[in-house]
Amino acid sequence: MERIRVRFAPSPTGALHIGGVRTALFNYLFARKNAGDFILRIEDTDSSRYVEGAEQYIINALKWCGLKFDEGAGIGGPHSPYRQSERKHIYQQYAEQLVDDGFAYYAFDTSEELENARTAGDANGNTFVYNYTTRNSMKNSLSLPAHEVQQYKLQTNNWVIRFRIPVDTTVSVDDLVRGNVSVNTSVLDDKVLWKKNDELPTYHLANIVDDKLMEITHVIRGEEWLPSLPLHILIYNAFKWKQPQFAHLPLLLKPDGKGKLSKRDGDKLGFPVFPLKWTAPDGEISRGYREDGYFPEALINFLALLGWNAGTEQELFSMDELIRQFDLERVVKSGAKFNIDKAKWFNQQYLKTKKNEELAALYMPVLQEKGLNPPPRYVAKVCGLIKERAVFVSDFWDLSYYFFMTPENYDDKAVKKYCNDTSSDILTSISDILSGISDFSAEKTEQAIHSWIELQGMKTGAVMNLFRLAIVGASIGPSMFDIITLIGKKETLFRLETFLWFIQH
RNA sequence: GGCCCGUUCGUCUAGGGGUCAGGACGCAAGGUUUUCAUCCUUGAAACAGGGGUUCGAUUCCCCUACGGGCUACCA
Repeated sequence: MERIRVRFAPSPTGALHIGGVRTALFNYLFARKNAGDFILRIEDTDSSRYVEGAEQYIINALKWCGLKFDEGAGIGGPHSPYRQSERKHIYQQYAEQLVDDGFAYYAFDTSEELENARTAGDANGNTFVYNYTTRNSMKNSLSLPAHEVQQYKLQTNNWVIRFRIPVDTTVSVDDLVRGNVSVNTSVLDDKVLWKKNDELPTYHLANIVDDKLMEITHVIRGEEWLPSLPLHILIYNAFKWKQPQFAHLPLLLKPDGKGKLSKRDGDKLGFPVFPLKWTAPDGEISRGYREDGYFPEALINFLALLGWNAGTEQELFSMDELIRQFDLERVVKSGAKFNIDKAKWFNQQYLKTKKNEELAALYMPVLQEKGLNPPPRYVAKVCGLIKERAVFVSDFWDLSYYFFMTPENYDDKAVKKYCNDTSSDILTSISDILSGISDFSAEKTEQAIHSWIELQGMKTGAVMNLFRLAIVGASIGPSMFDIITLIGKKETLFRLETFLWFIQH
């Protein structure tokens, strides 16, 4: 059986956006599922849109997401090079071959002439299309005598090769997610395949030639490519090449459903559209999922479920589970509006399952920035107590500051709610009891305080909330006894004393 | 405008001729907890409309509406 090979083929025109990540993910899952190859090809045939740093960004982003490619830009492989600008020498012969075989032709129209034809078309109320209806009135090797064609080719440098779309034939393809798609060729236009002025192909030619040369078996890409699918089929046929299988993925839409998510959305929408922070050449900075505190596993899990589902009620998938269960047949046809709340929920789920030590390592820099340098083991214990209350590591400080410093102020509402004339006496008693305990463990302290509360016939809630207020400064956090054990006896007594002074003044 | 693709709770989706139309996020209400969060329970919430076909359509077909994509010597 033929080896499955897929590619992710972005253009280095800026940061890779989140929809691109999803496309890469589906390619990756499909490749792994079928024990095939996943290739990264850089489609940089438009030098005017080239953006410095974009390729490296794409590679870094895929790496962060855990989408390891087997061949491609940066790592090479048997079909090197994987950057189309470095493959420019191979495309012209294919374009010329198409001309020789009658499937394409030379066109000499200047951009002004094309512009004029379009405006003239607009004036008449119809859109200009370069195809069988107009090509004879344009300047090309179909309309011009041979000697003029030669002359143009020799004397000008801005001619192109256009594909000659046949008239009134139906092209139909079986798309792996959409089923049969068919189009009548009369509505297609004679797309430019190759440009003399920069000796480079356009997307359509480069894409097909490279997919053929790189032995790609499945083309999995965004739905925005569906309209050019008939053209691509026609090109494959013209070359007499076996076409790969196609799968067009539904688009990721903006949350309001008005249009697809695009790079230009930056973070105007209130959430990142890029996996990693991106600094554009003009200095504009866009935030990234990584910098916002998302775990790559959470992002991947979230993205995988946008346009695909396992058909079960499972929501949480590791990469291995995704690989095992992925199936193009279960890809949804309709576009998915982006909902960041769900992404947050996934992050929370993954955060909860992280090891305390791992979280501590992530939290440590935050603490150090505040001038704190607690022992890692202590931080790990704190993380263990607060992690299920957080969505991001960046939530940690607000949830755990009191493990690292004596509260500087006390929550007004909590003070009003829990403080009264008996508070001083209660806290003094607690202080006395605790100071008498030498083994300051959660068990021992809890036992001592609870039996005292019981003895006094008081309400546990009232006492504990007051105690919490004194130690934490607010009505938040894990078990009081876990807290005081961690901060220690001395600090606990100090905080009680401090709070006592506060309520007495 | 033309062509293509799509349309199940607010969102992501399951389902598919006869279902109480299921799950998840979010939201609301209870419960657990010394607080917050977690967790548990419950609730509100959907088949775009109209025609067919059929004993029966949310499911199949057609039309309309709406949404999206494409319509470059961009990808």
